[in-house]
Amino acid sequence: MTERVKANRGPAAGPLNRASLIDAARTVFGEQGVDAPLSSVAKSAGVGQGSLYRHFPDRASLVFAVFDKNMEIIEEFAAREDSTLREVTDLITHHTEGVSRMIAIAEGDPRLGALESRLRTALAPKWAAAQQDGSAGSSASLDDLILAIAMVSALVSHSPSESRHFTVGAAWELLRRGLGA
Amino acid sequence: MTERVKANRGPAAGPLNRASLIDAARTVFGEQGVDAPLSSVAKSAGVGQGSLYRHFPDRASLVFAVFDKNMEIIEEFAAREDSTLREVTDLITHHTEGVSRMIAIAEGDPRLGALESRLRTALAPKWAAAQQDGSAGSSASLDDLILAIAMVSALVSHSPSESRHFTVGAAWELLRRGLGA
Amino acid sequence: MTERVKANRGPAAGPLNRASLIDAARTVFGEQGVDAPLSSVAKSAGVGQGSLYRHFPDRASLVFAVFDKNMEIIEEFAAREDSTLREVTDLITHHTEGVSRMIAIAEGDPRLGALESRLRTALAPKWAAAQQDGSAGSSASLDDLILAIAMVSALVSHSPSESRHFTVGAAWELLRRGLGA
Amino acid sequence: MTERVKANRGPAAGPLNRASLIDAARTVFGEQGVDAPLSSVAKSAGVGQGSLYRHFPDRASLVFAVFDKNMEIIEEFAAREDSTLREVTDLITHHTEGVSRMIAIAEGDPRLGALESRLRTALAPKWAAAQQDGSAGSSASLDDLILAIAMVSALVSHSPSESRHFTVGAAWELLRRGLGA
DNA sequence: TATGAATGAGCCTTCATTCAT
DNA sequence: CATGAATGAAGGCTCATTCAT
Repeated sequence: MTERVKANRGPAAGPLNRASLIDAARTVFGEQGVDAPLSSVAKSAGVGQGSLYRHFPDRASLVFAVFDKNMEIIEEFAAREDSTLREVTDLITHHTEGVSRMIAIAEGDPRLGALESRLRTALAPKWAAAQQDGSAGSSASLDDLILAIAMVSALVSHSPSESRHFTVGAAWELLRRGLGA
Repeated sequence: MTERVKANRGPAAGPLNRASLIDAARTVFGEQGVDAPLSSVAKSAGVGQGSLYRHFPDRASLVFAVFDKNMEIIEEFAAREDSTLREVTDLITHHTEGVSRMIAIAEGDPRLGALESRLRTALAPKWAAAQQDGSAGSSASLDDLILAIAMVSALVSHSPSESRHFTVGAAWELLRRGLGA
Repeated sequence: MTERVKANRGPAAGPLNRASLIDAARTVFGEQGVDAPLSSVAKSAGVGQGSLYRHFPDRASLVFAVFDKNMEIIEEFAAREDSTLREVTDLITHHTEGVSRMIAIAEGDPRLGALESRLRTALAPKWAAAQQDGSAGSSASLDDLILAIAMVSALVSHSPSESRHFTVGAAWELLRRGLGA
Repeated sequence: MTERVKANRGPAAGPLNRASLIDAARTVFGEQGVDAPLSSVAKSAGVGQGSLYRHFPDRASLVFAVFDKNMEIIEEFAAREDSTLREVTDLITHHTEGVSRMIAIAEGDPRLGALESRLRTALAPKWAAAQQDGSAGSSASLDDLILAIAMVSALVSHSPSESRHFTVGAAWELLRRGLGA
């Protein structure tokens, strides 16, 4: 009677599954968009459908988990003494593909606000420094920076992949002129 | 024989149906996004599924029809002597909800390029005038303006409807600083 | 007010349309099978859908019309003094693609019997002659010949087109041994 | 909570469902032809649409499953010492309704060739024996037998059900004369 | 009477979600 | 607690058929 169904690995597998799911979601959502079938995520994570639902009762939860993880990376980098504002925003751009689409999915979800707060907190010191050294203009605010990030992110999520890099570059150049004025 | 479910209004209804479909699509796509079920569009237009497919063999065709109509309005307004660049871009903002999402759907479709050309042509004179009178800076180009429009459009398509108006205002203010520098 | 809808050619066009439809049906059914959309037939005939329905109230009627025409060709050829039984059956084979599939569609239709009668009548003299000269065996009957034709026709209607020619050849060879014994 | 519409019988139902589907397909395809709506099959099997698609991703897979099962029956019977060639071919005739139509659907599918191989293998010993005892003629080959089977199968798939039995009998008689000559 | 657009039923297919094991 | 099959609602699309002009 050797169980032949992938061996229920027991409770211990819980956290591990959770992590696999988030990783898989990052990949799958990145490739197919945030609307990708959840079954793809489960399969790619090597996890049963049911487990996916246990950990993430709805699509938004899963997406938020992905962004949580991204946010950690951002916070960590922003916390470093030697990182510049520009480097941080660049990093953000690379980690927010699909954010804006998700915003539509999670419209009104309080977790969205929480995420924004964390972003704001992470950016605040860098922004202050930038205003000090003059690379950011006095007429612009941290809100403007957040807005700029949102715009680039939205733009990215709909740009054809080939032109994406170029488009994003041009967009930031334009926005930085606005922020720096 | 009064059991008719819906009375075939005959071929004469053709052009009317087409118009209804475009109108319905504008509304439905505006409310639910460009991925909304086509059946909703048909129902909302009071038209059979088959008719929808006759007029617009695929989703992209329908979306393009909507944008064609929007573009006409834009072109017409931009052609007026007394309209300012700012007014034109404001109008565009109100008529491009969902453009960016559509770009994803119609990626690589030649009609997309045609649409951009029309936009560029419509804006060119106003842009030139703006550079003349100094409201647009010499370091920015028409391409930058188009890019700005794309960003706002992308932003709009994902903003929660309540905050949309405010967000867009802030976005344009920031972008105009960039364009005017 | 010059009518711009293909100019209703009036009653005179009736018979002409009928003929076009039969021709188109022959082509379309030959290419796409007897289940091809009727709209294809109408379009290919350059005739409105309504006219198709006026002339042929259902698919079977149209199919029968095609076979009527085929039968005429067969009858004519079989009536010639110098045509051999073998030549006639070969001709039949070339004109019955799809017959058997149609039989399923028109199952129980009396016109089916009528068609068989005509075939029988057309073949009778040739068959008698074949029995005379010994190329047909005395243990076989005209019914057997008809049956053989039906089998080949059924076989043809399902053979992949490349191998069809070869398969049919082998089939007739086998059947002729049975008929000639 | 007794409002359950159908009670999810759980994964254990899997193999059972598969079997039900094949059985249902046998019946439904037999009655309505291999083009019958797959939804009928699902309903008749008492199984959800989704399960049907899980087990058989396309129509051909389902049809092949049916023929696989039929083939097993044929192989088993042909393997018996005491079964005669004639009995085997009769059995085949009863188990190949619709084969030929399927050939059209699965044209070019490698599984088709595999099926023919199995048939050939199953028949070979009986055919050899028939040639030994003289009931099969030396001018005919196993290929001819296979061809004969194909013809009868094609014929069957289009014969009105009432006359089918008689027609098939006559067909085999004719073909056996050809094979035995 | 011919035309061809309109209609809608119906099939195919995909996925979110549930639940027996 | 994990698994993965089962379920069925929902959307896409295609025709057969009708009917105003």
